[in-house]
Amino acid sequence: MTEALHDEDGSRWAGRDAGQPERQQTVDARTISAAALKLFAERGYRATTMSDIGAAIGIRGPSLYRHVTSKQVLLGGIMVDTMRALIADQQAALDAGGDVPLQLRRIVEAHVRYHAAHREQAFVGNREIENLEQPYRDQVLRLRRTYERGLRTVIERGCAEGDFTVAEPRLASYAILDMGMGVSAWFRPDGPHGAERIAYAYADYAIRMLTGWSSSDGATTADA
Amino acid sequence: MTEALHDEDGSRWAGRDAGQPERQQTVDARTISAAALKLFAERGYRATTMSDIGAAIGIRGPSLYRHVTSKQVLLGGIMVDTMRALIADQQAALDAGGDVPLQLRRIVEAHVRYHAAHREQAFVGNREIENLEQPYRDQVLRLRRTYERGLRTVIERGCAEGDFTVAEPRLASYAILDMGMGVSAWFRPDGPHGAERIAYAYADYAIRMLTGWSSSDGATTADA
DNA sequence: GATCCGAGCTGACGACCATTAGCTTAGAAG
DNA sequence: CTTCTAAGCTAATGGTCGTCAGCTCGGATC
Repeated sequence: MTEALHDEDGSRWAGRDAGQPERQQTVDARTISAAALKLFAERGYRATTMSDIGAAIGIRGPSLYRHVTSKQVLLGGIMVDTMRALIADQQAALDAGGDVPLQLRRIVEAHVRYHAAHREQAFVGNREIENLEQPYRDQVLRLRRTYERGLRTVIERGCAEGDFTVAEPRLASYAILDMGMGVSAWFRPDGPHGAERIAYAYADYAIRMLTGWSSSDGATTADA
Repeated sequence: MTEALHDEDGSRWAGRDAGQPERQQTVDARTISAAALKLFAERGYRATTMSDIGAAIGIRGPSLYRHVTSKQVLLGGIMVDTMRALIADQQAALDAGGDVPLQLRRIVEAHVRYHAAHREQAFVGNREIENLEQPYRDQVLRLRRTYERGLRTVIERGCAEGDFTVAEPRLASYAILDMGMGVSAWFRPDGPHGAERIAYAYADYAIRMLTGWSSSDGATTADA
């Protein structure tokens, strides 16, 4: 691990002179969760110590326990909240009505927008599932299945009504969900594409892949 | 961590009676790497101990050091090999010639096929980048950029020659790569879709998203 | 001014882990 | 039979980490 340099900040009580992280205005569960999220996203859950999280908001590791019950609860809260937010956005997209292709566009835009605008939540939510312990893990997996079903159902409806032409709606739904999830891995707020542009472009991609003709040549290139 | 149950196997020298994992025929660097790959894929690098890896092939943790130099080198080897294999497959797809849409199909099929057929390698390769230390990390990131460039170049050529109609080739290349990478997260060899079918379907999706018309209604549903 | 309490802090405690050191054995080599 | 060595093993080393205990300070309350 070459990434050390935690600059522990030797100053104690009587000298709030310098020190990089500088205490937050208020230290509460929400502040801690935000700091934890950032660190989980950039180092991973297991590589992040309670001391790291404390340092990020200007207190020591053990002091965190005045506000949160454990590191695992911190992760669980982040992941459950993330799934709930995704599902709420998806539901809002569905509730907005319109024909099936429009609903699909709204769903995909919501999906991608979330993965860009809340890339840390989404990234942690996807990467740390096996570090989540049991009350949480099943809960998150359940929510995840609900979310997947939302998109798949729209695709299936589109196929039934003749708007879409895919042989395997489930496969197509995975493809669309996964390409959106990927955004959380590379998106940067100061990057060349804004979240809104990406969401729009990806919704286009999704509609295209569901509505195109059967592609060019029918032969697989199987040989490996 | 509820997933314990390592069944340490109390038998020592004089009794090769039972014991779950049963020693492999030969214990060499390749066997160890295979066991490590499996465990890294299902638990993550940091959650896997050298003792776990040893147990998987029927020896103790410290004995591994007769064959490999460190856990980190194990991870580095896996990830570098994975990127090299991906690049080799991609290059083979390009070398097969054909027009741009056919090349694209071959590239995407190779990409998806690898992520299905070698899901553990691909999964670890994507998930453990920040656990990779410095000689390896840069090497893998370099290889990854090379790989990305391969697909992007084909898309750009297709746009220039009028085969494809996407505004942002880079964005489209990310979408295609990410949807393929997602396969390594959910694919199961005994699942309902074979790797070959998935590769073919995904190549279709890719071609559709690059060649479709500009989608239905032009308005973004931006409002959040 | 005395008291109280929330919220820091330091210093354990107990567990785990990668890696090293040094012992031992089985089988090859002579 | 003796010797050597590859490849196991156990035990230790040095480190880290989550969490708990107990101390202390500053400000609010009376």
